[in-house]
Amino acid sequence: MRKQKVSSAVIRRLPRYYRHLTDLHLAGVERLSSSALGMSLGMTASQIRQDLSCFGEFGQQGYGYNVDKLRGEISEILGMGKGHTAVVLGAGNLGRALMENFHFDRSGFELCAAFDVDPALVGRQVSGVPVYHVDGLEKFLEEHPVSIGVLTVPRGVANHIASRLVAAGVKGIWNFTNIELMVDSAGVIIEDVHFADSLLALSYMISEEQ
Amino acid sequence: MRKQKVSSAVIRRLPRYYRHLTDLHLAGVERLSSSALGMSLGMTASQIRQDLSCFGEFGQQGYGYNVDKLRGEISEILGMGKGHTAVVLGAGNLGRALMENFHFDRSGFELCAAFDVDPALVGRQVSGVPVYHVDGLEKFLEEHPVSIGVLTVPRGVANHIASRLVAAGVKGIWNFTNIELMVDSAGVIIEDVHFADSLLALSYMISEEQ
DNA sequence: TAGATTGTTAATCGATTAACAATC
DNA sequence: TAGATTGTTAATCGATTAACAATC
Repeated sequence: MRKQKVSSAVIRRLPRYYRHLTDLHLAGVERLSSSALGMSLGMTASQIRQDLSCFGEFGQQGYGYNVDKLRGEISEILGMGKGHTAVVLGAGNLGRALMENFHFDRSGFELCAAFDVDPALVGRQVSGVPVYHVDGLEKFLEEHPVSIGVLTVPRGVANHIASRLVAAGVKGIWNFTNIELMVDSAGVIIEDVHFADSLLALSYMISEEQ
Repeated sequence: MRKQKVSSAVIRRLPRYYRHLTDLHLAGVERLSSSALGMSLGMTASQIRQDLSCFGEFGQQGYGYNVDKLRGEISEILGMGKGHTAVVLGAGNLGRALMENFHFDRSGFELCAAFDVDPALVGRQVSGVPVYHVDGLEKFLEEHPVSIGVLTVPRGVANHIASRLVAAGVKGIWNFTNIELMVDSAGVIIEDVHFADSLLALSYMISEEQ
């Protein structure tokens, strides 16, 4: 139904709009104009209207946007209502931190299970989510198709586990390992969260000025 | 010494070059051409040469680039040799995961201390780094000026702690809280790591196709 | 030398901003 | 109605790619 491919720049801004609209909604705000939103987010009203126009007409001349309605539309666009599911690969520090602190459900994902090799972890539950041995990964995914794998395994096994996820039919991998995955990602989306890259960019920026 | 402001797009690519050059160096590769690098990273040779030319002339006609030398130059550009320092704010799951798994030193940062309010954590060490009570933050920063604060505190106190960091003179904040910080950031750089935004972008991309 | 590859200038492409008719 | 604000078209700006002289 989409007119044409929406640029990555637009997609990356949508979650920010969503976040701000959620805050406004919780604060009881009912309507807002593109210029008010632009003011809050430090961007032009033009850009916001241009971005939204990729997906439809959500506003009303002379009025602006209904906060809750627009929030719902963006949630829909982002696929938050699709019943996506996730499994965590690697229940080490980072994996557990995500399981215990990150609210997958707030992004529309149900976290189904975690996998690890550590006997001390396998069989336990973390935040109500069972941790299985990674040997059972394929069997589990066959019985419970999941949308994405959250990759928090050590570097050395990252590509191996990623390949297994792809082979088992996940649609995406949320990659927290600091390497470039080399999977034959025919249609599988890789979303990288490269901490080190982020810190180095910050390093550049604090070094530059002075 | 820089010709003019370097675009954010360029800066965000430098860590990726650095990472790849490190891998090549460890693999014993001595030289490479912009086209070979472009091939590996899935980008044009033009872009790589254009990017590097923002900072100087690091190659040699007919030869290409010396891997280790270029790696060193990029490290320098990114400020990895500046002796930057960091403190962690909030030694909860995520804070500890970073302290235990993330190699700050590999990005040129020395991790000096962590701060928390939990009596069970204060006084302990995590990966050899002492955890202090956040009440002593200002005193500590006065005695040990640090470059950045790593913000892994709960949402509710994020802005308060961020303001204290800014007041105490940090140059940057590496923000892991899922909110837009509202600090009077006169010259203080905020680098956001928004997990939820990243996951929502992934959600969009896996929802889109099919 | 001849082949290869750089750094840089020019051309293209895409993204952002401005302007405005449509209309609530 | 008059004022406000949208969605969209046109103009501008910036980033990417292509081309090529310089030269190792």
